[in-house]
Amino acid sequence: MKTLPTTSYIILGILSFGQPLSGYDIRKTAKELSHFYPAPAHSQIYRELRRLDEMELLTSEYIAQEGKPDKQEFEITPQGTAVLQQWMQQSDIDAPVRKHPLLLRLYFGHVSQPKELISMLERYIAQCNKDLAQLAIVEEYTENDPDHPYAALVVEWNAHYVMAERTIAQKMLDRLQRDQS
Amino acid sequence: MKTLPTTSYIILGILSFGQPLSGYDIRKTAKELSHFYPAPAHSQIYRELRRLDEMELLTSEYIAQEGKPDKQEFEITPQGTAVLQQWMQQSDIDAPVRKHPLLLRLYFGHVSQPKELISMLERYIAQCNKDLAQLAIVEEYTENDPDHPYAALVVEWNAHYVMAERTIAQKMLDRLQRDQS
DNA sequence: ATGGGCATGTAACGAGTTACATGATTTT
DNA sequence: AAAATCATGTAACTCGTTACATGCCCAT
Repeated sequence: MKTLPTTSYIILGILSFGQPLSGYDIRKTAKELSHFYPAPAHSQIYRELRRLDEMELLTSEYIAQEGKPDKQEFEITPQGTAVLQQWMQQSDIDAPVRKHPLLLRLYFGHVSQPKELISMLERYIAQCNKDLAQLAIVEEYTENDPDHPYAALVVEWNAHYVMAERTIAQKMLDRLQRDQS
Repeated sequence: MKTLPTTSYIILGILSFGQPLSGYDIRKTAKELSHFYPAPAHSQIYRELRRLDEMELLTSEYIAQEGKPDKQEFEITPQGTAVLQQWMQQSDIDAPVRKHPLLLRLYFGHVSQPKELISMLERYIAQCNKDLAQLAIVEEYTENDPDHPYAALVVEWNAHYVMAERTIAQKMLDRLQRDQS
């Protein structure tokens, strides 16, 4: 039995909370996780849903709605839960991967000017601050949410990450500014 | 003029240090950057090199070697440098993206047991410590390297990132252990 | 002598993205 | 009146990975 793509486990994981959800809903939830795992395009979600349906890891129900477009709701099956649990228990979890376009540019800083690099860092710090403000709002919602017991934990982890990024970016910014003058 | 894939800019960036390099060498250097940008497979590197050669963003020279397999060395052209600089100056730099399989599993923690999650975190912390030890070694090499003026900076950034990960992982570990008892 | 590193490349596959497509409702 | 949201799906494309393939040198 070959392993499924991560997108499948994300779908199963999202359905494991018990709520029947449409592909659209799943995509929305996946977007909330994008701070630590990028949300796949909706086309990809629909494709994986079909596959999981064929594998009987989930059930689908067609729902005709008035006033809104029809939708299809998915629920995880016991087999689906088993597959998800197996993935959870996997002993060799892949190391986190980062794609950090700013750091890449910083590494090639010699083809630019310090002034440009400073401006990059400033913009990055501003974005970190925006993200932190947003995370503070989310943090309130996730705390004491009995349906998502580990949500608050990952939100806090994220906030810690973004704060660390801001701190080190500021440090590098200070250094570049010092060197320039 | 449509934008190139990031792999191309990585190649151009690596060649921008001035050393003529083979595809093999480029791949090795790219691996050093994998802490903040995953290194593409060598097959991908060779494919991009062909494209960049056709676009005349680099020159290739065939070198017959004795005692070793023949190789092809690449050098960046002025046009290549121009394209790289344009990419460096791009005002809207994409936000960093993370794929964090551990955090994903933590979020779906309810389908597992606290004991399992604790074990995951312990392994992650151990890996962070290994990475930090490795980074300490690299840090020595990169400091005062006149050929790579910004290398030390990104290594330090990385070390800061891994330390932040270790700290927050430890915090979460403590919390789970407290809740369990 | 066996495994790892050097060096290059092709082939097949899979995952993921963007763009194309439709159409109703709700919000601004 | 226009834009955003709900809702689903296909098609074309690209990037990237893994596996296949070759062959020599060097260290253990």
